[in-house]
Amino acid sequence: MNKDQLPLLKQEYGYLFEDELIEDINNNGQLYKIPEGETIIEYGQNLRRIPLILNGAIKILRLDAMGDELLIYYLEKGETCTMTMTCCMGQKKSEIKAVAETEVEFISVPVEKMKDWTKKYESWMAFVFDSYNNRFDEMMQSIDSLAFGNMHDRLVKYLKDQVMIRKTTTLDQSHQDIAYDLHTSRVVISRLLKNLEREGIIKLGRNKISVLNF
Amino acid sequence: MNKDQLPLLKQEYGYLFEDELIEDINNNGQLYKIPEGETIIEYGQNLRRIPLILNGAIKILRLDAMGDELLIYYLEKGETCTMTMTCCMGQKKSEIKAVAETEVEFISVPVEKMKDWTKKYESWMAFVFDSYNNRFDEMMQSIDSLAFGNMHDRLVKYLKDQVMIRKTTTLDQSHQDIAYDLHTSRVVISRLLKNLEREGIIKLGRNKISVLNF
DNA sequence: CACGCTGTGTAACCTAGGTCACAATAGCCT
DNA sequence: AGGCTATTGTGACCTAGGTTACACAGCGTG
Repeated sequence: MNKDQLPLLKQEYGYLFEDELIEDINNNGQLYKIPEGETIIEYGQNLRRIPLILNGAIKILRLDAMGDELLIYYLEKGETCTMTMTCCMGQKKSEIKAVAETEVEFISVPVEKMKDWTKKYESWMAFVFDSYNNRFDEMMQSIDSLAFGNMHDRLVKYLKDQVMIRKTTTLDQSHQDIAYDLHTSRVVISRLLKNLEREGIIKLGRNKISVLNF
Repeated sequence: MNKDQLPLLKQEYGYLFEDELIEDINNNGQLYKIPEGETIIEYGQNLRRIPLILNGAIKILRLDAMGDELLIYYLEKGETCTMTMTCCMGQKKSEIKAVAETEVEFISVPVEKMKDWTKKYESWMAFVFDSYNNRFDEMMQSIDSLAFGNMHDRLVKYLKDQVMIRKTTTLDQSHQDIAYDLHTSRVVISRLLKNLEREGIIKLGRNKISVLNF
């Protein structure tokens, strides 16, 4: 098992971490391969391990005050979940849910190591702070688009993100799925998608959206 | 100078940090006292110091894509600015602006110390991660209220926050000031405030809002 | 005091987006 | 084929909130 993950680790994290740290991760980490759509972390779960994404994408959701689910951000290769880190450090239960947006591979390492490495490796400390930085940026962008954004722009951004994450221009979500992620009603999404089709930006089919150009 | 700040430090951070760390902060930190309304950090500024708030409150703003200013959160005593931390660690220029919301006192410590302390003191590392956690929570709440919130609720929350931060139920902001913070137009705020007055929740005067009950 | 400035109240209007209702279509399964 | 369900398209309607425009208060200053 550890044999298999080493080359992957080197490939995705080698430019960030020194060999010694890669070794350390390899020896303490466990490889996971999760199929699309499967839930990785549930609300209230106890977390003792931090994930390092190797490939694929994970969707991070949060329950809001009214019990609605809220898409926070996506994680991709070379990234880790800061929510999980703070959770672990604070010994709290998970306030988020994580779902495999596509098939995803990651290595999880125990929290205790996380503290040790922060002290031992500057590159790890930098990685951690960098992760926080990136998450802040993403959340800031969410706030931006919510504060100013009209639905049209948010939808376009959503489609762009999906194309990026799924690495295909043919998406197979239903309008309802999208409405759910963007917290609006299906009717609104159908309306806006139709407009985008008229503008020649996408092509609609049943359970299929082909993104033509951005 | 270092004599003056030590008791304050002990008082606000003694429950978090061991004496040795308090000493360390005292020896390396510099005390600032900023009057209300003054800008503490400007966009694009180079940051080499982290603030530890002793009393008062700081408002953190961010410039968005369209060049609009966006209120992110407030900092109060016992807190520090994570945006500044990530900025410092990443050697980037500031992406935020900080303004004294009330008169505020804080101690600033140089970034280099920050790295040392993270390695040396568990309590400091915990403090840093905790700060990130709290910021995430605040931002999450912002996202929540933007995603679902009607203006009415956001306004009520805003007034609550102001009462909390300014420690008075008589606020002296103009409707325009509030509109600015909530990214809407003055007319809308006037409208909603009038409603709140009719509901008996507040009492309006010129440059004055008395919060009666929540 | 008259002038101007800032803050406030309100009316009239517009638009994006949420809601309801229903028709049309495309897969399915038996 | 016939029936069932999920998905999509659309028309009609409603509401919150944004916009414009204007009246009118206070209040300081020359």
